Amino acid sequence: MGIKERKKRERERRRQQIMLAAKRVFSSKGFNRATMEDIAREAELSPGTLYLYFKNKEELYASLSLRILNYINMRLEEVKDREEDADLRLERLVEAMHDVYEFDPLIIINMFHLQSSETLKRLSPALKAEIETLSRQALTTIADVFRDGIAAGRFIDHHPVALADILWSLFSGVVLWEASKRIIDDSKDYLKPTLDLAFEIFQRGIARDRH
Amino acid sequence: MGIKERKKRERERRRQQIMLAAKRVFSSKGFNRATMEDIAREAELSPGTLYLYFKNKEELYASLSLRILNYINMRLEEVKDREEDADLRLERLVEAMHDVYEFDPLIIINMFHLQSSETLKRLSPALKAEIETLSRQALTTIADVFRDGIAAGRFIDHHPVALADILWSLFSGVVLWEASKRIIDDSKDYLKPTLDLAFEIFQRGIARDRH
Amino acid sequence: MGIKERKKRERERRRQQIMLAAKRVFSSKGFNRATMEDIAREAELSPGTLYLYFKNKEELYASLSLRILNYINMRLEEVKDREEDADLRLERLVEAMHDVYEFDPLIIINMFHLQSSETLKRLSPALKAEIETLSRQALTTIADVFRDGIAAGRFIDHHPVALADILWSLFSGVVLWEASKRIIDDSKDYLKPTLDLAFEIFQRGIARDRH
Amino acid sequence: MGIKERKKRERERRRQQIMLAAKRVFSSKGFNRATMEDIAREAELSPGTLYLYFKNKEELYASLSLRILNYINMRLEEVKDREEDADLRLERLVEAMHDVYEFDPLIIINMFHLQSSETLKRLSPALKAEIETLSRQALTTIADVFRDGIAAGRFIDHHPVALADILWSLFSGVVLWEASKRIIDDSKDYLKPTLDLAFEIFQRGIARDRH
DNA sequence: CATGAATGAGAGTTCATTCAT
DNA sequence: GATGAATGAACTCTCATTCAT
Repeated sequence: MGIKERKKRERERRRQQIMLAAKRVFSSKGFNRATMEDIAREAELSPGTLYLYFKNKEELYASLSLRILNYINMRLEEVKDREEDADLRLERLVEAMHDVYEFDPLIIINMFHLQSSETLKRLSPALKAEIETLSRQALTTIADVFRDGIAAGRFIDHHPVALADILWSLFSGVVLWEASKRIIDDSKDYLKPTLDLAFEIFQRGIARDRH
Repeated sequence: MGIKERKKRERERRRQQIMLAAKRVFSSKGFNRATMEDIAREAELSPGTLYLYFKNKEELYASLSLRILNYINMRLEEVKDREEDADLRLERLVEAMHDVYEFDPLIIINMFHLQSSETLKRLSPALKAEIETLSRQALTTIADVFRDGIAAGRFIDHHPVALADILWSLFSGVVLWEASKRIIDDSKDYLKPTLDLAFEIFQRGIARDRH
Repeated sequence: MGIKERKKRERERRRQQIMLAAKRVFSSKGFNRATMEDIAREAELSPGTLYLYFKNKEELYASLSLRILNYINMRLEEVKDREEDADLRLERLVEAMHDVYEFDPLIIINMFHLQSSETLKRLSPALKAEIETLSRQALTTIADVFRDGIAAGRFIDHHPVALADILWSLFSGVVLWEASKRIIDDSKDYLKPTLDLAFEIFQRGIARDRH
Repeated sequence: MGIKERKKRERERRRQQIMLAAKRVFSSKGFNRATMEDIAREAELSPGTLYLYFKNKEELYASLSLRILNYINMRLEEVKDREEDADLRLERLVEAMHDVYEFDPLIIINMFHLQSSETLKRLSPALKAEIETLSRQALTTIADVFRDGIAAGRFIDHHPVALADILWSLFSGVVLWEASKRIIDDSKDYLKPTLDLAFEIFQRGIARDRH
């Protein structure tokens, strides 16, 4: 039993080790240019070993997104459950998204790359469905916050799902655009201030005038 | 001379024919899955011919972005030159971006894909520089509009380049996210209303309170 | 037009060149041990070229059998159509099978290997169906000869399809067994006399006693 | 001693357990598609354990044939020793082959597959020699029966080794061909009646006319 | 100019075998 | 003896690019 436990822990650790290597390699080379051998080398394992833990390259790639999507959902739901006031809730939502980015910038960038790429189309149906479900869940939670805020007369009266889409788009847009700028000039990383400002503008943009 | 002219025109027409085919194929398959043979077939030419007009696959891909970036710059500068009032200018700017999308949605999506992809890194330095220059130019024009608006006390006082980055990010984020949603459910195309609303929120978000 | 003709001829010649190389390599190494690179080297082509003419390794392998099966069917039907007398027909049938073997022993051995191997299971459905159809056709033709002979009172009265199966089994059995013996001792090739004797015994064995 | 005995018995039992699993897996997937892990799983052992009992995959595969070849030899020699009359001897010989097939159809098919396959070539020299010796022994015993029968004027006067080869070929040919037909249509198993008829025809075919 | 057959480097993946536990 | 995680060589197939015609 103790042995079984230890084995399980070791297996999990090895999975993490591979995912860590994969994250690095995918981040620096992108999905297509990254080879399984690159990842194996980075993880100090042999190529064959990767396949003991992940069915194929796509699953390995997508598993990175799955983990962060789960984390996102956890954070978003926490916000929804803990906070009552609409404005504060939006504030916390935005903070949560910020935290999520800080938690692991490379993975977030990976996730948005996956989301905006041809690769998404080609994932196995099961994997695609899982990603879709988690994404939808995140968007739904965000939309719920907007719905309540609109009902409370705090946000402008627009379809909450559309507002959620826009917040999500703004998030991914800023992340990808800043990452893209760093391809050209690696020294400048304005992501955090830009993201802050973007969220601030968004909040002002949907706020009801209060007189 | 007349012959030379005609030759040149014909050469240009052939280029356009190839780019049209490339746009279609890249849009439906993405950069990596699209093969030069696919594009040749779509253009009703042989693979070898493509190389008489474009140095390689990447150049062909990037040329699509170059063209639309030129168009964007033309439209943005037009706005900057023709309009004087800050709010109206922003209004026109946003309309221009909207038009640009309508002008050729597939190419715009292509461009943002390129911008947010691994492929960008691997472009030849010359090509990368050209794209960078055009992008910077567009962003600069947008930033100029914000600078004037801030000076005129119409927009909140933040770094105009940051505001430009955010508007651009919002644009690309909405376009990519809606395109991504269509991968999962092809029937729903909410891009236009979502983009409208996004821009509206942005405008409200940077507007100075007027009392 | 002349050009089109020539191209077609050249294409066909190239196909033959590849099949010739494939036959040699498959014969000496068997399906699994033979690599596409081996075949390409033998054909003095690059690996990629093989795929311009054959969809994959299996199709290349099976194409060898398809050609010989077509030839077999041609020969068998010729016998059925030209000859009237039952005994002479059987005589001619057996001669035809002999000729078929002589026509290209390596391919015949290949075909029986395919037929008796795990590989058959894994062919694409279309290819499997084609091989099945041609095999069935051959067996049916043979069975027809037996049916007539039985009706004419010349052969023992047993199910003609069973007799056809047995003749075919005898043919393949002798071919494979002699080939197998040559793996152990390459110098001895008794195939022809053994096949002659086997067919003779078969003929005696199904002949009706005439008194 | 008692302990040593028990250990030996247990070792032998384990070997049998592995061979049983191997037989099943090789039969359903063929040599190449069957993996050592498949066999280990079927035997409810770990892959590493298989290597404690068999040097490698080939030896495991060949060991199946060795066992059945030993059984065949035992049965054939029994017939040769017990029976005196030539016709009855042939009758018993044929019955013995039939029994051998019934004893374990899967292994017989395996053995003929090995015999007619590329794999045979690649066995270790020692293993190949062992198989060769046992095969030769079987064929020699059969040939002896024919030799006596010819001397007694009961069978047609042909080289007894050739007759033995033909009987063996007929046996393997029918077994493989019927197995092959079952790949295409699993429901039809005509092996036994076909084998009976084939042997009957063979017996008639080599019988001397009696007047 | 246009063609398209040919190239060949390179990728993902499998699996027989080993060896530390 | 038994395990099973890890290895890494080897395979098939793809496709951007070239070049003789």
